[in-house]
Amino acid sequence: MPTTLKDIARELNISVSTVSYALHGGTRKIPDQLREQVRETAVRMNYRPNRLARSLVTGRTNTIGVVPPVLDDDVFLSPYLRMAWNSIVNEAEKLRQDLLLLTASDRTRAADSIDDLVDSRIDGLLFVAPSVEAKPFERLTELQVPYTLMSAGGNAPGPHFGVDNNQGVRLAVQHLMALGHRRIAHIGGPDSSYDAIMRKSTFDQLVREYDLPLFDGQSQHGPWTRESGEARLVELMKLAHPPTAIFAGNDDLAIGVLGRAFEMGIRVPDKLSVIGFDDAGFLAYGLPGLTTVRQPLPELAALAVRSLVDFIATQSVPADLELPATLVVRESTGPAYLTP
Amino acid sequence: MPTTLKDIARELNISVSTVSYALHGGTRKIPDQLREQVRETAVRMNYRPNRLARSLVTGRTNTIGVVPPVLDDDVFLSPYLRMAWNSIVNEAEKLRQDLLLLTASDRTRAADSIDDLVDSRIDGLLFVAPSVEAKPFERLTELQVPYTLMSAGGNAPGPHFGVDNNQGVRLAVQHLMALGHRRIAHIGGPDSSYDAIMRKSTFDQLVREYDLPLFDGQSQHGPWTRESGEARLVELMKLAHPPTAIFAGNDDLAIGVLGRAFEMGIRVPDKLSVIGFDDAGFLAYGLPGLTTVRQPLPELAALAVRSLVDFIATQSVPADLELPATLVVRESTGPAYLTP
DNA sequence: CTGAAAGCGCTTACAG
DNA sequence: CTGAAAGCGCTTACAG
Repeated sequence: MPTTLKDIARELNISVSTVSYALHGGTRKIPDQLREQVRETAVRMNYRPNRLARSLVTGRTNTIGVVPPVLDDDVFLSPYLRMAWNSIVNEAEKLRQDLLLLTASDRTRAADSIDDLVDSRIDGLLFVAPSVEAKPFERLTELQVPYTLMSAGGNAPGPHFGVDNNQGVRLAVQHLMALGHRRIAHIGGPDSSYDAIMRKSTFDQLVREYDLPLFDGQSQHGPWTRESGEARLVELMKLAHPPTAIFAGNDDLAIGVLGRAFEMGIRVPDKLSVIGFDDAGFLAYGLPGLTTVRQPLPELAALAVRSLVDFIATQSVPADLELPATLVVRESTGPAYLTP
Repeated sequence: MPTTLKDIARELNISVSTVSYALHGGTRKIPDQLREQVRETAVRMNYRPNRLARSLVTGRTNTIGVVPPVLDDDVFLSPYLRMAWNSIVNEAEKLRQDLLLLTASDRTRAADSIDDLVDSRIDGLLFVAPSVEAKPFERLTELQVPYTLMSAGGNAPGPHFGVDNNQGVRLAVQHLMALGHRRIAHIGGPDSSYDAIMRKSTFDQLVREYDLPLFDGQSQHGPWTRESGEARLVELMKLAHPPTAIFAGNDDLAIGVLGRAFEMGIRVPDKLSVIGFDDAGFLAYGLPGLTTVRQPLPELAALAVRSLVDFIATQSVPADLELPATLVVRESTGPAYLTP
């Protein structure tokens, strides 16, 4: 049986309210000596406040609920989420917020069941890269649950924290063009991802804008995996005129391309240039290091957490924030190889 | 104002208990028609059960508290924790347990303050690779909090789930010896890590057992980082007779060695063999792929979660489990290079 | 069969 | 200044 305030009160022959005030301060003044005595007794009796009971009364839990992209197997292995989650944890710790990962909700109804995420155990929700199909965010506003969104689309209302995909993709394409590339392919992420959609559509737009050559399978959606990068590379290399450069929608895709290119004996960057997106701290040794577009994930994640905590505290909706991407040139891109 | 059972009861002119039974089953039979009516009303009124209140009564939260290695910055970036955490999340989801990451506790007192982890919001605790200095686990037993330990030492009482370090290190050293290596160095993890201590002491023991040559700085503790692997390699290469093979305490250290070796122009495995530990899914493209000792982290993490849930349900302490390691041979190890 | 009530462990306005 | 009491939203033994 855990010790309760009542136990301490009985032990000292004082009231529960006095014990409560003595332990937690508050509006009532307690004589120093009594307060000390209460505290000592609490320690001696192994008293641990019941946060359930406290939260039930105060309505505050100091806990943030986190909703990962799609809770299917192995999301937490992705470099993106690893980076984002690490930063979420660090920031939550600074702000003394615990983190509740809501796994036990009914995933069968997935996106529709935002209701299941509304939980009295949390003060607010952080959505990390929610699927673009996840619509009913209005419901959260209706239920008065503060929330912020990371890497989410304009179709989801609410405070957004994301990278400037448009500008980032421009960086990638212009880098390749500066190296003389014109025959450029894009291996994109899934069309359920806002970032993937934005990156592909910006790429497609730039192809038109710069009047780059068009070819079969030049720009496609697919899973965010190395396997997808590998498979797409194989297909692209079957073309009569394969691309001289590939812009991958994230680093995992790019690493897949690099790995398979190595196996196929396609030298990078001599015969093929590869650029990724994220720079989410993948491990790479040996050459070539991956040229990529860095998205400031740690900053974005920290901001999403901090803004959520502000939102909860002030009840006023924080402002959106879109941070610029930066180009990180390593060894996987080089001058275009021109077929003789 | 969220809807409560009382609101529904008032709406339908029935009692709160009837509403509760109608929504959640339980011991009382409710006529089908009434039950339907209650459910419809609940949906219409946006009823969401308050889990705080429910848990306060039932004493169950269906939530597991997770305590990561040391909550300083960036633990979640480590390959080990990424792998373990991913598996913890997957298993928790299967068992319909939510996960509470306790960050807001008082970290200043760190290991001593296990008390702060005892939280009415969780049914049990999972410690992931706790520091060997974290002693007061007895306290948890005293407070009757079920817990399991992953990658923890024998000094911590409680149900352990870990790899057989002794056997794993033997695998590594024997692999190197079979390739003709005798001058072998070990770059170890921190002496606050049980795994690191075990690996180093087993290595030291094998050096004696096989009568391998001794040399300065042959076997040392250090952080679990790539930087440490790099720095140690540089030192080892300054020796008059540098080792021909390095056994790193984890993959991060090994990757550091590999990366720096590449920069220093030391060809692997021609001039130097490198073997790691964990095989925790680091990304590597290009050659050489890292030969390593695989520890079944996903299985261990899943077991630690499942056993904790059993522990909570049955109140009987689960059995320890030590799983064997396996050798994964890739390209970073080869025949010993003998100075002419 | 169903309602009224106790109680989980707190916080905090309300009495005295 | 401090105690008694209400109330947070549930579950469930207890009455009727």
